[in-house]
Amino acid sequence: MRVKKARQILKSLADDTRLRIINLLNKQELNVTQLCEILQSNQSNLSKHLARLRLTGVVGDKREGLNVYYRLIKPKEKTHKELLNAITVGLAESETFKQDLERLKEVKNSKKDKYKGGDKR
Amino acid sequence: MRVKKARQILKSLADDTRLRIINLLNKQELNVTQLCEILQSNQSNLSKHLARLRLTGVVGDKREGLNVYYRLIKPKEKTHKELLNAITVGLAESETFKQDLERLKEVKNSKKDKYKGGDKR
DNA sequence: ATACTATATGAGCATTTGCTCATGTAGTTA
DNA sequence: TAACTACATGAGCAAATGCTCATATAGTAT
Repeated sequence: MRVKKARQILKSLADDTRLRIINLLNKQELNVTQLCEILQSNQSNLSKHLARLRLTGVVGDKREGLNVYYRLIKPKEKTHKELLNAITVGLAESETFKQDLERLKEVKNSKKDKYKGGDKR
Repeated sequence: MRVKKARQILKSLADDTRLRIINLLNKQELNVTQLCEILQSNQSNLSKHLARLRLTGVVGDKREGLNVYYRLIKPKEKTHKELLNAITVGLAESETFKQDLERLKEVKNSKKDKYKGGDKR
């Protein structure tokens, strides 16, 4: 892990909203609208957080029709991998972040995409 | 690891100067003056960085006469431990941070405390 | 006591960060 | 084509951050 990179990754992780995003993406990939519903935040805000995570290589995205799905990127470097692993495991144990995972289930069950392709996975 | 705590720790780690401090303290405890020499920064700046690391429980301090020695605190929680371990190992592999360790050696060899107790370790 | 050294902390400032509101862009449906 | 949905991004602002300079505090030596 190069150093500048290390600090950038750490900074991109050191925010509540982005930690919550990572916690969710650790379970499955999600699009911006779904994240908005789960995190009860607005699209602009989350888009910017996602952009930041994308720039530091923590998440990747792929467009499918209107939706852009974000996912955690599997780190190649051992250090980066251990760092991310420590964080995701640590978060999963916390109450607030468990609640987000509950909301993730709800959103998955209730929500249908209106456009071509229907409900993703 | 509680969540608020997690973010605070991450924020306290997400800074170049503080990463360099952690890299050094990972080798041995050091006082502020020594850190100033190694990092070529001023006392006020480093004191504040150290205060921040102390508040988040990443480092501990003990006064010995005029000097205050800082050390890394051994994390009790598994997650916190893995996080810190990933970081310290990652840093040690980087060129910039290796240079700091070189300077640490120099300072250790050249420097004598002027006051009671003499050179610490 | 005074003078000195090591560290902590307040004030001020420029930069960064996180948010909201508004607008721009990409893709879909009709 | 126009209308619509999903997402990205610029502008503006308040708060946090990191730095420097100056001052305060704690301990030592005389």
